[in-house]
Amino acid sequence: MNHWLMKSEPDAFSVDDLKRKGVEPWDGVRNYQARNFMRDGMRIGDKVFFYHSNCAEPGIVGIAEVATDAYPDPGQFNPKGKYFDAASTRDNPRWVLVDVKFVKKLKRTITLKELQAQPSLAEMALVRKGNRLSVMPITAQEWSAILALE
DNA sequence: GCCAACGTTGGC
DNA sequence: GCCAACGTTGGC
Repeated sequence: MNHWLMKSEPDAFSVDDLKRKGVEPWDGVRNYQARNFMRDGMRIGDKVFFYHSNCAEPGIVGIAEVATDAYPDPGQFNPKGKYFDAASTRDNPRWVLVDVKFVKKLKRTITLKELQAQPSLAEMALVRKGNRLSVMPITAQEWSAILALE
């Protein structure tokens, strides 16, 4: 099983939103690297850290799991939507997503600051300066080290 | 709100 | 194929 971290801006979609909905399509990813992780790396049942970005206290706030295989993101076909991509066709869709299922909220936010302070987590893309990847793999060791901080 | 870092686009 | 310009991300 693989482990992942997915970022969301809580103003747009928070861990509480996921808790309320139960399952949600992770739409709007428009970055090839992130797409490739969802398409090629994710399997149903993989565990996901839910991360709040671009907010007062950025950090990991919950756990989710991958609920579907990757499938085409419908937003790319909607000319009126903000995720429309004129270069993508139904025969050959450019963007995919997976559904993500709520597992639990952490007891507290494990902040970015704490993660940056852990020597064992220094290799994570998340803590590297300027990183903008919104979907990234986490090693099993990193997963355990992060959970131990809770 | 600022701005550094990054990915993408498009002219050449 | 290079690279400048541009738009976006995301911490602060």
